[in-house]
Amino acid sequence: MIRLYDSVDGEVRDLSLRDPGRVSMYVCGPTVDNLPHLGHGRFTLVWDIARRWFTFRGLDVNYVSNITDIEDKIIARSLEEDRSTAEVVATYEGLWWQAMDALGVARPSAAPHATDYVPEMIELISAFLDDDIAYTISDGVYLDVSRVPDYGLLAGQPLDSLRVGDRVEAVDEKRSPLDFALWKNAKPGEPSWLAPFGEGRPGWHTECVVMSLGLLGDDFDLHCGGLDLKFPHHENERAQAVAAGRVFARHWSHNGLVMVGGEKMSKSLGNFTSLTHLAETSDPRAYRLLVLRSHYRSPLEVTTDTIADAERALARLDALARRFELPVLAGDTLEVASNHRFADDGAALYAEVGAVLDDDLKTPLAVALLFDALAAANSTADAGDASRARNLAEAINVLFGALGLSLHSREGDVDSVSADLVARRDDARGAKDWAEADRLRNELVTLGWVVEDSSTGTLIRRP
RNA sequence: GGCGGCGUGGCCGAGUGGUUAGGCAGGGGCCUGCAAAGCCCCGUACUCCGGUUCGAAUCCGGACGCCGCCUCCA
Repeated sequence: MIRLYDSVDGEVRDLSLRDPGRVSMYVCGPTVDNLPHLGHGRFTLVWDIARRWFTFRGLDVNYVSNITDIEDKIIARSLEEDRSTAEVVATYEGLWWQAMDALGVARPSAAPHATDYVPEMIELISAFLDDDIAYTISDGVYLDVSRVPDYGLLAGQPLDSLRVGDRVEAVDEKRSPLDFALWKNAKPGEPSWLAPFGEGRPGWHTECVVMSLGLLGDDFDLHCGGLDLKFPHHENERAQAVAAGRVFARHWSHNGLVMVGGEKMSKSLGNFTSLTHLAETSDPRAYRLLVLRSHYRSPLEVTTDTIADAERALARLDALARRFELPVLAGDTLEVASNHRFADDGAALYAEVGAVLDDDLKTPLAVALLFDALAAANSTADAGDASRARNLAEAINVLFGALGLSLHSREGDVDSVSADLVARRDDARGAKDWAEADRLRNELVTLGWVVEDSSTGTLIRRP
């Protein structure tokens, strides 16, 4: 049984599934108006890891994550770049998927675009207007929050205690400052759709509720996103579902934010590092390892130092993969436990790691166990028990693979010149001609190889 | 102001009322012709002040500092 923290209850509880054996999860995706940053990287990694783990455990996961392709910021961007919103979306969505691929984040089962669901949104808003749950004012249609039972469930505090009124514009016309836009009337030149209640575009909260219910159906299992979406975004999604008489998510789960110098990384603060930059300057697996080493609900500092730290840790994992010539797992495919076998120490490791991951995805504990196992696998091999060592090493590889972290055993293609130098060095070493052996090693290093001796002779690999 | 959370060794970052988190960096050793890789050992931390307890970094109270949400945000 998988247990997960629920943001509404404020405690870890069993993940109760609508359909036994199947997980339906919705993860709020990005608005594609800019380069994806480390914050986006964290939520995609966290929920990718969750999805992969559920899958590994034998659950059939339907993972839906949207692309918001119509929003104020996209319009602002198109004006700034003097091109259409469609072009802006095409550019930044392309960069989004490129970044996801680099991070090894598996593609969602479905990645709906908001603009493909506008008719359904119009239908929903019309129904709200018919029932007087929504009302029209000069700049659009708003939901009357007072008509929603339990509004404030995710805010976690009495509604009258929420500080409101910081924003002056349009507030006067709203029945309550908490009421939110379902539909925004078009301004000249903006992309718009024709609706019975006016020409305009949907509000962000309406996009997500329509897509999640549309693709996953009522009473779906798990709704996820960054902690900063809890209120008001998720509250407002839920409000619409409830107001429409639908049953919304059974569980809510939120990941902690990426911090930079003690502050949240965000577009509005402008303190972000793009994933594109990260992929160019580091091994993207390092970020996944960093995410795995902290709990998904904790804030996480990501700096060049912590990334470099993780890269060095990764080198030890890769060394294990080389030593045991382990196959490269994960990547595009989601590993499933039943496709792998776990023997002796490996079976014990799987049991331990499985227990901590099933309990609210305690990945830091899992990683600690895996690093302990790594030392044990090497020691066991040093002691000459090759088969036990191999069973353990394979389990480590499979479990990291289950979490989407591929260990790389590839040495790189060895050209004939380098191969010749290797052969000559082994000859020199055989003849105990250390000067020549060292000279040849230096030549290999100059050619960019890392040179290591092993029981079978000189091994070279790319750093 | 309301609600929520945090303050851990050089750095990152877990965790539990008493027993080693883990990683990185650093020191020592083994192995190696040397180096690399690998293995072993070592730093003995928990913001401060009270309290509960045989025993608290872990529970309670208070102080200080910090962060998130309440406004677009993953």
